[in-house]
Amino acid sequence: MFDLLIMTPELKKFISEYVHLLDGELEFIAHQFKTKTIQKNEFLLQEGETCKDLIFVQNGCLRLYYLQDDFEVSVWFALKHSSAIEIYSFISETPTNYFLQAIETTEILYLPKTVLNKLYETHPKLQEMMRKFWEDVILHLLERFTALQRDTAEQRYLDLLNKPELLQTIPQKYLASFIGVTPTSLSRIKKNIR
Amino acid sequence: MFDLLIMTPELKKFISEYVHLLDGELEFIAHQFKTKTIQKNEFLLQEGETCKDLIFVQNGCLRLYYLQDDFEVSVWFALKHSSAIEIYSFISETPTNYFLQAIETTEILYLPKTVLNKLYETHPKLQEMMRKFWEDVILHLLERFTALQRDTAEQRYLDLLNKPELLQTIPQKYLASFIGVTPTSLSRIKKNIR
DNA sequence: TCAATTTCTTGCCATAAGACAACTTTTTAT
DNA sequence: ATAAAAAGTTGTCTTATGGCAAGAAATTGA
Repeated sequence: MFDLLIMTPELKKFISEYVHLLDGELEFIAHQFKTKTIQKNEFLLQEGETCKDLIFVQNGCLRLYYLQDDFEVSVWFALKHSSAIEIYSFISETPTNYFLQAIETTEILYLPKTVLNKLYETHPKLQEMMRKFWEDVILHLLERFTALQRDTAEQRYLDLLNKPELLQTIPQKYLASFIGVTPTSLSRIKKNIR
Repeated sequence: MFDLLIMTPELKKFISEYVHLLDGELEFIAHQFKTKTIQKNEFLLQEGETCKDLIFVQNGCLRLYYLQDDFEVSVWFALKHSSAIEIYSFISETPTNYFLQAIETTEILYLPKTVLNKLYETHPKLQEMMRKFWEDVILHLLERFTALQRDTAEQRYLDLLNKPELLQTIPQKYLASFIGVTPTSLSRIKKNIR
C-alpha cells in the first residue's frame, strides 16, 4: 500500500491549474498516483502495448517516438513537471505505434486509467479537470500541426531556437525529426542561418 | 424567445453518444441551442473574429479553411449531423485565422460558449460530455496529423477514395488542399492511378 | 587519456511536389 | 442553347528536401 501514498507539490500544482478542488480532495486524488523511476533509455511504453496511464514527469525527461523504416521519428518530449502520454492509445485503448523512452533517468507519477475512471464516479470534478486538460492538449496539437503544415523547415528551426528548455535538454539527434526534417537537412539549415 | 425552443432528434442523439442524461435534462440542454440558416457561400466565421459557438450541422455542409497568400486551404468539412467549430479559437478565445463557410445552404443549431459555461454549473454532466467530445476530436486530429506527416500525397488520395460522403458532397477544388496537395498535383495523382 | 563510437557536416545526385501558363472540359446563368 | 466563367488537365521548369556516403568533430567509456 505504500506506493499509493506518493504525491508532490508539483503534481498538486499541475492538477490545480485545471480544477479547483477542496484541499482534502486534491490531497486524496494526488495520492492515487503511483511512482516509478525509469533509467535512461528504458521504455515506459513500446509499440504494440496499450498506454494505460496518465503520466506526470516529476524529474527527468521522456521522449515519444515512432519507427519509420528503422528510423526514429520523435514527436514529443515531456520535460519535468509536464505530462506524458501516448494520447491516441490512451483514449482509444488500442495498441500504440509509439515508444515512450526515458532520455535521462526519470521519476514519474502515474495514474492508471482504470483508477481515473473510478475517480470520475466519486469525484465528478475530475471530469472538469480532464475536459480542460484535453483542451490544453488540443491547443498544443494544433500549434504543432499548423507549424508542420504551413511553415518551412527553416522557420520551424527558428521557432525551436526560441525554446531553450528543449535545446538544453534534448539531444539534437532527436530534435531534427521533431521539427520534421532529416538530420542531414537540419545540418544544412543551421549552416544557412549562421 | 421562440428561437431558444429548437431541438432535433439528431442533436439529441449526438449529445447522447457522449453522456447519458435523464430525459428531462437532455431535453432541457438540447433546447438551449439556437438555430440559424446560412445560404451557400455565406460565412459563419471569418478571419479576425472569435469562434464563440459550438455548432451542430442539422443539414447541409460547412467548410473550414484558411488563406495562404490568397490561396484557400481547406482543413475540415462538417457534414450534416456532425459538429463544426474552429477549435483553436473556441478554446483559446482568441481571434481565428480561419473562415467557416457554407458549401451549400445549411441549417445549424448552435450553443454559445457563454451558455455552455453556465450550463456546466447547473448540469455538471456536461463536463463529461465535453471531456468525451474533446477525446473524439483528439482522435480525429491525430489521425489527420499522422496521414499528413507519414503518408505520400498519393496514399492520402487513395484514403480519400474510401470516404464516399466527402467525395459526393465536397467539390474537388476543396478536396485537393484538404489532403495537402495543390489542385495541379491532385490532377496528376489521379492520372497516375487510373 | 585515448581509442571507439556516435553524431554532425558536406558533396553529389535523386525525387516529390509546386509554380506558372496554356489549353480543355465542365458548370453556370440567362 | 449558348456564351461566360470556373474548374480541371497537362507541359515545362523550379525548388525544397531527402538519400547516401565520406570525412570531420564530438562524445563516451574504460
